[in-house]
Amino acid sequence: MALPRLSRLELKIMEALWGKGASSVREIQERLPADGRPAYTTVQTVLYRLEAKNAVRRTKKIGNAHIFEPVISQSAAQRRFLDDLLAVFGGRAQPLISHLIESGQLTLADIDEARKSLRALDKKE
Amino acid sequence: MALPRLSRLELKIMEALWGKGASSVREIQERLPADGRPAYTTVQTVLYRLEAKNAVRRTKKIGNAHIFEPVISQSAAQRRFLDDLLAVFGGRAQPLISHLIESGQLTLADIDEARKSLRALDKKE
DNA sequence: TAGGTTCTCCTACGACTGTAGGAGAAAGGC
DNA sequence: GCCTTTCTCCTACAGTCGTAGGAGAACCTA
Repeated sequence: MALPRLSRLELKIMEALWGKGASSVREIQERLPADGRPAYTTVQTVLYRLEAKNAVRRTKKIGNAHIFEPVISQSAAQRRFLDDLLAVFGGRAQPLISHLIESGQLTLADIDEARKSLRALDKKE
Repeated sequence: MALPRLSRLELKIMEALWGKGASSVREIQERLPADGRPAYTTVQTVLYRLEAKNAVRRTKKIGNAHIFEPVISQSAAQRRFLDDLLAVFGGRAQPLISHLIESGQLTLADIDEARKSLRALDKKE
């Protein structure tokens, strides 16, 4: 279970952790968008589950509150998530890119940067 | 519920439907990769659920078998899927692209094609 | 028309998710 | 030391998902 599958909420909570580093339950909860923010104990429960999956660990206590820190790296988790969902789409990235372009979320600069790193990769191989 | 969230298996089954158009349960099941292919009734159950979500509908019968066809378009579903995906990547397309490149799922040809259509779009505006 | 084959429909079930309340321990303020 | 606030830990529950078996209807074939 090197890279467990994370659910949406688990991922959101991990995001909050990656962003600011080791945090308490309260800090994480308050960092979530106020709109539809889950209850304190909900965040706590999810953290416990993440702990069981070895995605986070407790490092220390401040007052009586445990501090959690990520064990899994953000890029590893993103990769896992992407692979999972891409598998569903037959592994074809092209339609994704098309959608990104159509919705204007992909700029020419992004593309060029991508192009450059792809070139660099090609040379190495 | 214009665009319901589809689960992984639901999406796989939709893929099979989009690929070949209206099909029977059996056809869909046999179109799924033999490796880990779900039982006939599993596919059937998922189709029923998709029907309840208005993602597919029954069009006719051939023999005693119902024929299902997609109601949701592939691009609409991909769009929805992409939004979810982007949420995980903090709404930024760049890291998404980077991951695609790193895992070799995005070729230079893909990039160039994207580049071209992006250019075309720019001109229009 | 009898018998095998193929489908449908119903039902179930365990795992995973999102959600959160309640009891009680611990810490902090005065 | 007592009271209030804050946390932890436990428990629960309904919804979704993947999974599929069983009963029986419908169909085809000889």
